[in-house]
Amino acid sequence: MTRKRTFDEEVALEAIRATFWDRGYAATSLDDIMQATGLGKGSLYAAFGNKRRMFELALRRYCSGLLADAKHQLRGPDAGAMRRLDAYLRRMSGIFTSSKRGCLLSKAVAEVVGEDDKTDEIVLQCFQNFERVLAELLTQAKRAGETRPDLNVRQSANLVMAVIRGMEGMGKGGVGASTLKGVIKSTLDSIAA
Amino acid sequence: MTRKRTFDEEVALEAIRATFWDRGYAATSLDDIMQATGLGKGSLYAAFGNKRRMFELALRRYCSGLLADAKHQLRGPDAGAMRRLDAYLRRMSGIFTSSKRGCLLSKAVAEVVGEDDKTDEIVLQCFQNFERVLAELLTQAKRAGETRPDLNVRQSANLVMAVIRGMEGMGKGGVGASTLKGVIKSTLDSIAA
DNA sequence: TCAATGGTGGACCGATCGGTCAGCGAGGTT
DNA sequence: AACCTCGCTGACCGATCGGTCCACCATTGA
Repeated sequence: MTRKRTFDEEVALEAIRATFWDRGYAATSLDDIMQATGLGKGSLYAAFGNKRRMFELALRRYCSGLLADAKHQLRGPDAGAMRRLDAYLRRMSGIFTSSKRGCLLSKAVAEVVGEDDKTDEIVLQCFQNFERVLAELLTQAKRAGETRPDLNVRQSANLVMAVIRGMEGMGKGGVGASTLKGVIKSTLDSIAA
Repeated sequence: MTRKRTFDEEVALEAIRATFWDRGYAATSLDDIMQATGLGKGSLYAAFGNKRRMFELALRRYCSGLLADAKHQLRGPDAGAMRRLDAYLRRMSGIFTSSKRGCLLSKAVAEVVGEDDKTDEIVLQCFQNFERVLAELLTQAKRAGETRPDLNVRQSANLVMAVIRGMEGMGKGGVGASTLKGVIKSTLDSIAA
């Protein structure tokens, strides 16, 4: 009776995410998205609504990936929690200083937060979920005796989050990798035993 | 022989800065700037070139102001350096959580860095100058015995800078003022004696 | 095999973008 | 006072924007 969709929504959404990630919200045109997905406007609008909604879906997808990566790299036994955090921060620092695309979450904060309620909520939830993952990790580290015994876990989790976001901006702004290494060292020193 | 300019470039530039600060680069149209300055396009282009250059001038002005403010609030005698840093961070945190306009520097990093060499340079120099101011302050604090005696001044200065930038993103993203207070406390605790 | 259905691609739309330019008129020079 | 110079304004330009819509056709059930 009816023709089925001939493209994979997931694949298309992945391409949309990559495009917004490269250029940000305003600088991405629908023609860019058409080219990246290989779809016509009709298909895009039928599947995803409008540009705002495409960005919302792309951002949601990006945040999920960011969080999944963090969990994958940070989860493990209590012992070695600080080492995992160190490795994670170094990896993020490397991404921030080598790639020029920055972080889609940052672009969302800078460009569309305050303009769209849905986006605002995605961003806030991402921050909250990230804080939770970091707090879990620090709880493990504290339990393993790898941190100062009087560590305030939530406070430090938020410090780490601020440092990650700060490194992103500094890295994109041209600050070197060695400087960011110092930032990581300062941060970890303030947490470790 | 010739007609003189009837508007004050400084006043106009101030209005341009405020407009870009409110809406970012892409979302600011020349009509917005015309309305904010009360000038026609011809005057704007004769005085400031094109939109890119207007943004460049506005960003340069913004960074100068940011730095001047920091110097004004942070400079003083050795004793009390840590208290000045604390007050400064609290004030910034208050701005980040109460205002919705965020920071023009952040918007520049997110939107135009990597697209325009001039802007890239302004951003990087701003970071470097900021690091210098913070390093001077921490040197004072160390001399006054208000910090850990083994403090690595440059490393900590960069940590503070990362934290400031991180707080901006978190605040704009909806994270509350009390959370940022905790971030400040963690940061200062890692520096103080 | 053949309508009926609905996904698809892209022509098309009005709005708006950044940028140009010509005519006007204010003001300095002689 | 007459003239010349040049800053100012806003109409205008082509390009491009996000979004709509329709002709086309692959697919399906009968």
